[in-house]
Amino acid sequence: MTTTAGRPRSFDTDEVLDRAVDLFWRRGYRDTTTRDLESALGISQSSLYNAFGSKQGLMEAALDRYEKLTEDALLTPLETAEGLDGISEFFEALAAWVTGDGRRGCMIINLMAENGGADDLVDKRTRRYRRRVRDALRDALLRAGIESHAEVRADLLFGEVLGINVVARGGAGSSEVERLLAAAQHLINSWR
Amino acid sequence: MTTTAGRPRSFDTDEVLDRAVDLFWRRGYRDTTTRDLESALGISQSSLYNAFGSKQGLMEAALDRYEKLTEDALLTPLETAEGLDGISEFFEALAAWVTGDGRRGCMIINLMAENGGADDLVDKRTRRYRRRVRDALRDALLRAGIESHAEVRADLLFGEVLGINVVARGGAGSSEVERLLAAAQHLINSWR
DNA sequence: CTTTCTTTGGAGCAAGCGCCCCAAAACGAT
DNA sequence: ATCGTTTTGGGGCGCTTGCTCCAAAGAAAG
Repeated sequence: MTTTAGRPRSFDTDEVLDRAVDLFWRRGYRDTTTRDLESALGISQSSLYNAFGSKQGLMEAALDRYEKLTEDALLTPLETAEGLDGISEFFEALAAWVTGDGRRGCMIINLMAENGGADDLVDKRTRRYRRRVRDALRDALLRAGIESHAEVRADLLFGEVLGINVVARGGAGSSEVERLLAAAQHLINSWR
Repeated sequence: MTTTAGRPRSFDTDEVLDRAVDLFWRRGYRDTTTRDLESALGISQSSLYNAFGSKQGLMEAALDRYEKLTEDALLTPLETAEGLDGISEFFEALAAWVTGDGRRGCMIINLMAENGGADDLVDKRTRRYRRRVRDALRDALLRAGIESHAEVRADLLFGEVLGINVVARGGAGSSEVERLLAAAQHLINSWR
């Protein structure tokens, strides 16, 4: 195990990835050019390609980072939620998540829609993410004492999650998002 | 009123538009190049630009055509449906609509997601379409005798419509679409 | 200091993009 | 047959794309 020599990096990888997440989130993958990244990340294309290999490689790294962000803000709270209140709060957090800043929806779901099944790797990652959210909803229902038709109700809630995302992505302003949020809350309350 | 002279078109506009709809539907707007259109529509780019002005112009014309298609297949049945059965049938027809052929979701909703609020014209058209679907759901509920919380329930159903679309677009195969379909049916049945 | 290794900036490449130009073609009108 | 008008095909233009090449720079190891 020898220490390697060479010129050190002039940037912090995580900071750069945060900015990449921000750009991919708002503009999508295809519409974000390597020149856009160059100026937004503050590093040259040389450094970008040296560090991440390709635009796709950078996107995957950004996706990892995004998943951790969404894990802390949305998934973990949902997976540890007790009662229907926890699920209700998840939807509130979700609505805030997809409308904050210049954001438009969830980066992963946007990516899934943009990809349209073209890239296998994106396909697998988004599929895994979908399953995780759906299962978390089902488990939260079970923990809340909802045992009849828990699977179907989880699918129902999951559909609303996707609906909220696509409406946020479509850019209808937050009013349509709040309508769907209220509808989801109404549904949850009807199960009390 | 004089009759115009000149060389006649060698193609039928509606046939060409049908093929354009098919391409834009499957591949999206951005990923469909004018060369793709040239070979798929069977006409040269010259004819394409002469007839439709631009790629965007062709897309708008294709959008008009698509709206008529979806009107006949989905909207009109929904707008004239009686009872909850009609709404249930709408969802079945929707699920078939977004998974048929090599299709992936609804062309308009895909376009909305792809656009992400960038183009104002697409924004307006998709907003109008969303409202129409949502209002049709509400009216159908009222016609079915569901008068309490009709608005909220329409939003709920509309969220499921969007969810079904985005899952179909994501390309999870038809199994996930059918899960969401079953969930929507379950919801509707719970209102009987 | 010299060597060794990596990173950095800048220029640039091949390919693809939407779109345009223009001569030839194909019709109706005269 | 000749004109006026529109469509058609082919070539090509200017631009952007993701990506690469390479000399210079910067730090650790000897």
